[in-house]
Amino acid sequence: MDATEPTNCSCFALRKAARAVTQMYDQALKPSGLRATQLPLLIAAERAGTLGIGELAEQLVMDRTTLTRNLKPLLDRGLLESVAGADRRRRPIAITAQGRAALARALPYWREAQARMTGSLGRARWGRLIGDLRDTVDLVQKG
Amino acid sequence: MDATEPTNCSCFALRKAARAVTQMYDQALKPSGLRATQLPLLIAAERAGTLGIGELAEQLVMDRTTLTRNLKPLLDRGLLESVAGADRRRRPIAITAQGRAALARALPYWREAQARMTGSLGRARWGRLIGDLRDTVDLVQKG
DNA sequence: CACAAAAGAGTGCATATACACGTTATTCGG
DNA sequence: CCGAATAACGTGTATATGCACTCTTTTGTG
Repeated sequence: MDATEPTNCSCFALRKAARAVTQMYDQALKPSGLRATQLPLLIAAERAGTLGIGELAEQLVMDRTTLTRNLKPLLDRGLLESVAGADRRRRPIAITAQGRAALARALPYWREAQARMTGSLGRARWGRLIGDLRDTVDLVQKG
Repeated sequence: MDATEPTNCSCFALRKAARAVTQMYDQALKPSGLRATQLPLLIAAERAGTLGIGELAEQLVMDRTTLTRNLKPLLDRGLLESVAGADRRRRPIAITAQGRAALARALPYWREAQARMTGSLGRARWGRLIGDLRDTVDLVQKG
């Protein structure tokens, strides 16, 4: 594996895999009416309680403005809501009852897709991959 | 590492890493005027000679229509061209002299980004990650 | 040859991504 | 207290992604 060969671009390999896996998850999640990209937003909103857009974006390793647009469909559908606080600059995001229900309905389909991933790669290799991806994010963020 | 825990979603982990790495590559490639997503298109066009949109898309593990849109900025800038053949349904894509020149100018910056990746992870772990990503694509594609 | 079937590719729509820039609200120094 | 600096967020623009649909051209069949 020659790392100096342009056809072995790490960025392209990551994006390619992300495309393929996203399509598989989207297919599995289809009956739930949610996309693979939306599940993490609901989950993060549920866990975080009320977090500002910026803080939420940092957690998700996502540009703040990207998160704003990605939240829109979920806000429009009433799965998330923008709550008001003391500091009126902030627009904390909270999950709604509808959001919790949609998330609960989607989870079985998500488990199906996730099981297909772990089953295909094998649990050990899957864990290794996830660990390598996490380290990649950490290292790239640092410098 | 609990694979049934929704916060450990493979799809999210992949997309998150793709975001972080793409930003790093885009930053490094900035002086070249090319994006991290455009380099693979130029490289594929150079290697493939004249390939139809569909065939090119299959090689890149990318939706045919996505490729059409991604090609547009490069066609507009004259780095790629759409050549005519016998079968007028096909719109084969070829790299131009300008495209080769732009690619050549960008490669040093790409090598810099790629070196940062391999350096951060270490060569062994980098090779392991790339291999795991390739296998992931293959397995997800199969079914 | 005429015509239906199939192949190749583009477009409309919706979402995903992020940089540059603008807006509003809070904080802080004098 | 007032104005400058800062913080938090949205918007304009451009590209990235893919599904459903449409269009054009070729192929295959009688």
